[in-house]
Amino acid sequence: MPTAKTEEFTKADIWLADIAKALSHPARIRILKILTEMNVCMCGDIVELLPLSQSTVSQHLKELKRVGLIKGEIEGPKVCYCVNNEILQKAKKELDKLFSLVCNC
Amino acid sequence: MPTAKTEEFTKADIWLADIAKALSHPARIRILKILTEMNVCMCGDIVELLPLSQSTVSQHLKELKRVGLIKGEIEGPKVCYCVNNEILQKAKKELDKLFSLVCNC
DNA sequence: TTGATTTATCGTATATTTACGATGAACGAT
DNA sequence: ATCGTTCATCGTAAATATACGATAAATCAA
Repeated sequence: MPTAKTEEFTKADIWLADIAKALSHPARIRILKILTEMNVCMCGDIVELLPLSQSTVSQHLKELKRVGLIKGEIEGPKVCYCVNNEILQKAKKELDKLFSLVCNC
Repeated sequence: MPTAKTEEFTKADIWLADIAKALSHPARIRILKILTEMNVCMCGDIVELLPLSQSTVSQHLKELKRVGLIKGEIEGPKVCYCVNNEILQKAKKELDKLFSLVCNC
């Protein structure tokens, strides 16, 4: 992000924008759904379900992990991924707050 | 987007990802809130409230308009912007659907 | 008509994102 | 000890995103 005049956005807006960024690719939305459907959740399983290479899927997992929406637990040579309910709930709450402000719903 | 293996994401996931992309910058979240707070909504008014130049704000408005989250109505030399409740409601509905799937809320 | 106001767009620079194949690290099994 | 499996990371290429100043277009006012 090249040179903003100042840094006067709120922490809350920055956080929510970051969550939105993590959700801004269909592969990552799909991954969240896959991790919910399947109880076991290896990276390789996800690769088979998506039209993307292993390295690309790994990058998407990294992005979801970056904002905390998923967790990864090492199990031998595998990594077991799962959604992080704590952050998902916080994200839902903040999105609800935004939409209740901004939208006549 | 350089060369996806195939194109097998659902329309719904692609749409929601696109909405999330529009929300993925704190300036654009701020703009939605500003447009809600103020009834009249010139671009210039928003520029005064954000740490960004006029041209940059105009770009952010364009991105929000691209996905339909806001509308712009020409009024003489000005443009009156406002949120688009129809799309906001659809976005809220789709996000709720995602979170009810993915999250124990 | 001229000038002021408002906004979009152009040109440009830099950073980030997305994608891939190749490689390396970690582990379990033989 | 070696081999296969699994995954992250590296290197790389191309597309997008973000920001700015400058400029053009449209309108209203004088």
